[in-house]
Amino acid sequence: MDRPVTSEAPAITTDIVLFTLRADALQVLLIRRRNEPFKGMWALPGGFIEPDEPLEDGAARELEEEAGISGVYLEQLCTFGRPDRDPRRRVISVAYYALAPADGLTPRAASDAEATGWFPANDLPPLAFDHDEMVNTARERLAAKLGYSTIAVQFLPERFSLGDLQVVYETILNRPLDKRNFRKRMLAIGLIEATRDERRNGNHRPARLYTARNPGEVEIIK
Amino acid sequence: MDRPVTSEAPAITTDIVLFTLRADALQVLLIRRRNEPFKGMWALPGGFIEPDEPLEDGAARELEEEAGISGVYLEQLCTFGRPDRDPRRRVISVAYYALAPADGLTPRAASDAEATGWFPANDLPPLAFDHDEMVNTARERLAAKLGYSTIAVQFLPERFSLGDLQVVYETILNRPLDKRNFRKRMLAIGLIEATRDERRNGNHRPARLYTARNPGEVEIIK
DNA sequence: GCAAAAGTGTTCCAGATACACCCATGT
DNA sequence: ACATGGGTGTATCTGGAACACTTTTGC
Repeated sequence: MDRPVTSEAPAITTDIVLFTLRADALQVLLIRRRNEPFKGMWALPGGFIEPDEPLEDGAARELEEEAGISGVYLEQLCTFGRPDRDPRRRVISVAYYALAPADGLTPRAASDAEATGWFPANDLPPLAFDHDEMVNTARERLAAKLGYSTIAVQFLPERFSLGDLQVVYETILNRPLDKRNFRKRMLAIGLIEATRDERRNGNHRPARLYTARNPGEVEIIK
Repeated sequence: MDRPVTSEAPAITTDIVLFTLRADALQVLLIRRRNEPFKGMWALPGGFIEPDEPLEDGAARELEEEAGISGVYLEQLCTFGRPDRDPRRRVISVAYYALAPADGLTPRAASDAEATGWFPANDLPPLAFDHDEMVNTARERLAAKLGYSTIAVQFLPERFSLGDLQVVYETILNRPLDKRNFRKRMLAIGLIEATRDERRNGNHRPARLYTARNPGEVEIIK
């Protein structure tokens, strides 16, 4: 087990599947690759880990460097290591997924990214490497986690209405939910609390605003 | 051991948390390290990945090389990459967990392992590296997965009684279950089927034997 | 006949589901 | 006044939990 030949050692990258909700659809952040391999193709943001950097820090750094996005919820997804997944050499990638609120985060291209863009998860362009697999795995994890954790609020700004929250669930689960049952359950769980504020939107009754009891935390429920 | 930190690329290892049920307790396979670092200490089986080897194959190979065990259920757990988790240099480890039926698997020490042994998961010796963290993560995953998958049969031989299966659940969940409810649920799920055979054990009624409908497969239920 | 594990049904409760109308606002 | 999304309660269904006795065997 000791002493691997150094030149044989695989390289390590992180790749990040950053989801958001825009235009009532689940969207994924992609970058257009400035360099080979797969130059000009769309790919997930990501890159090589630095020598003394924790993995999650590396993922956060790549997201910041390539897309100018920081401060989002980030969780390790799975590690992809097929020997031929990178045409250059053996590269093992620790995939993360991240969730961003819909508003306020405007990606800007930089570093290895020639451009950035949000793409509907249901209609992605061809992706570099095995990034389509990563997106699929991340979508499954996200949908599963909606059911047993408080992850949904990570898609919303600090204050939100129950209608907003219901849209998150409906979009990710891709089916309509009953409004009364949804509200009953959400309030019963007790992880969000009403503020004294309302939001006046359009020609209709204002919506009561809620906040997460533990913003930033994703708890397992039931 | 006094290897200077020269190489920039982190090294990749896999480590395996192999569980079994013995003496009505959840047990973990450990090896005693033959080499530095942590020489003489107990650790999980594992080691460096080979240049063209898929990650899961590497985990299976290490299990075979160090403990002589093969053919068990193996699933990726999580990747551990704290920069200081290996005192020699940066090493990132992709942890797997594995489940072995109670009978028939006798580990033999070889390779980097000076000895092997089963240890109760509730009473482990001090472990090398961050292997205690890996064991804890694996235990949580295993307990969670009992609830929503058919993973439990991986602990049993091809044919088993409903009593055997119940012991698996009770041991991992660490609480007694109601026999009638347990049987009702297991049979309702429909992932095991009765054979025409019984097992005569002691001074009591013989137990009907069952088999998994899809042995080797772990399905998500409900 | 007795010890020991296998096998078997019903009642009860809690949480999920189905479902329709009034409320507050802007135009 | 009307259009728009916000907000509310009840009846029903279903799956999980609680619970005790008979069966078959070896000694």
